[in-house]
Amino acid sequence: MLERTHLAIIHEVHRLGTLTAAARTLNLSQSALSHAIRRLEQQAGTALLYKHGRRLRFTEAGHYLCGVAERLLAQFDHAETILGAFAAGRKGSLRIGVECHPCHRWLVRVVSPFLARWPEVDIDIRREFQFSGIAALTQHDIDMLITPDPLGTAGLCFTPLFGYEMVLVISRSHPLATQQMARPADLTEEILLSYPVKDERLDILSLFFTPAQCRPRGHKHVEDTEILLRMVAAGRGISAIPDWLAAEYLNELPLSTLRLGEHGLQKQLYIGRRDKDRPAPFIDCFLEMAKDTKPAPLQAQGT
Amino acid sequence: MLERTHLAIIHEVHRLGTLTAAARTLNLSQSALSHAIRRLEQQAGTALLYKHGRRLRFTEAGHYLCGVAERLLAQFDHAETILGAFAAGRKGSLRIGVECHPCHRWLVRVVSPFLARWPEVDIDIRREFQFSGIAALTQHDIDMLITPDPLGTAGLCFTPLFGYEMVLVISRSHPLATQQMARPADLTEEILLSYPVKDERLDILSLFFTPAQCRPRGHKHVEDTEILLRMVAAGRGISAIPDWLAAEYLNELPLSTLRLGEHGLQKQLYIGRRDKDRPAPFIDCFLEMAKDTKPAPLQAQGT
DNA sequence: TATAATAATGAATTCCTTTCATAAAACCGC
DNA sequence: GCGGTTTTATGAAAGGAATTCATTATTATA
Repeated sequence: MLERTHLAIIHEVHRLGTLTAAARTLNLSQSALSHAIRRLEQQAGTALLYKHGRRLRFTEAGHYLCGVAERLLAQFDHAETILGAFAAGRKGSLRIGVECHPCHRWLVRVVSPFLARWPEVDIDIRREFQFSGIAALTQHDIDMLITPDPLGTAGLCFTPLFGYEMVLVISRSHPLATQQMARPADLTEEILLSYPVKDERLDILSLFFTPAQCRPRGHKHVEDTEILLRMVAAGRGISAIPDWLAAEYLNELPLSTLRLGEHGLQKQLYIGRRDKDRPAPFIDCFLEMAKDTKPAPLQAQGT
Repeated sequence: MLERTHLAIIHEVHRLGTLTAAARTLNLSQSALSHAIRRLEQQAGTALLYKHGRRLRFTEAGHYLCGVAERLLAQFDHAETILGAFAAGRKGSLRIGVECHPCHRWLVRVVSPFLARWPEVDIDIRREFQFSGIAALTQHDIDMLITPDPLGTAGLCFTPLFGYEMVLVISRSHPLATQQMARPADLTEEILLSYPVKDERLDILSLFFTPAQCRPRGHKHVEDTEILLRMVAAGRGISAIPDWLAAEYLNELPLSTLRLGEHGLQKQLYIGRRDKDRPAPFIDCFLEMAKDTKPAPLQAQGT
């Protein structure tokens, strides 16, 4: 069977002209090369080299193999280089799951400098999961999960990123706009606008309305933050978003923000990863960069 | 060091999903694969597989290697197939040297059916040699030599192909045209036209004029047979060519042929090759086909 | 929960590669 | 032409790496 060593031998013999010289560069004895070539020739059933004077020349088959060697050895070398990059943790890919819908903009502020610093690392951001973000993380579908709900699961560890408050956004012309705070009962006639996620993952439902045993009059899904807030500004509904996201739009749109309940709806964003993994260095780096990137101040930008 | 076996293991594990199955198809024990992968991982410094349930999954580096394996293994397989073709003697190349200038046309009649029969054999015909045809053959610059002058050299063997006679061609309006035979002394006022080869390789000089210690009045080189003979027909000179080549042009051009000297200038064409080589079967076949292809009858064709 | 399937591990063994020592061949300079 | 040098070839011995065996550990399945 043709092996890499055979190719290396053929190649060096071709390059240097003699077995002896090739043996030197390969850190083998001349005898070893001679035997190796002999074996290969017997297996292949054809001569590869023949003596010409006291040197060696390539038969046609040998010349052919020489070409093969040149191509394949280069590919082996390249593969080992890449493998080295994997080992050194320079190369890899980071699949980040995001369970916090409005976090996208914050995330791009982390990702951009990260990509510049780790040019061989590919980043993939996923928002939809087959089952749950936690499961995706456990099953190696993603390598990191950004979530406000760090379900304690064996084999995962969560690092807090920053705290924030979910605030109610309403039109500035809304009767409640002058208030500091809203109670669930105040909002039973409103239409709730939210990102398209399951009800149980909407904090305003699970932590605000449901404990008070009431619901808004209606509930509509809107994918895009800008559109959602424009609808709110137009008095078509109310919504709950992180305070730092709201801050970004307050100058742009006629919106008011209110605290949800007495103490507000305090949340914390976490970044989770598998703790069994020997983490690639770029994963740790991403974590650090994420921790250092606070959500505010966000300049108003067109979305 | 990354070896072909590693690639084969990675590939089969990927294809079949389990070590056990891969071990079966590779005729190795499960343990062997496990150890091999472990070793490779240690050398590479990065994990390639990790347990997922009771099966194995590929890490990123593993996935990368998997792709490498697919590409490289295919190239190895292909190389071995080609090597097999070399071994079976189906593939190769035949570099044929020709020292007999006018033989070209005869040669193509041998080559054409040969190429059809040995589709994987490439033929290269060489007419110019650094030193001599014999030397080129000895030094493996060519694999066969077609020559009328089989210099006995160690390591070479010559097989006779066919005999022929070098005849003098002159214009049909030449005063000698009615003669059967010409002597050197008759031609001392003529211009000799010949192919552009060294004087010592021109039989009409070395075997006709020189022994009689005389020379033609002039000597000009002409590359192309047709042009050479048209010049002869136009009375611009005389030439000596094989009888079978002259026969081809007698109907076309106003030419006469005369015997050179009493008994004519008898020649024999030989095909030479190295006898140390284990001859590829197609070389023997070429020899047979060459022996079976007689020079006459040649139909007149435009050259 | 017992059972089957699979991977991991350590020690022993086997087999292949390499080396050593030497022969054989060929070139070089005198 | 003849030693001296350079190079390849070869056979036996040594060395080492890959493989197997026997067993454990883990996980899925019935």
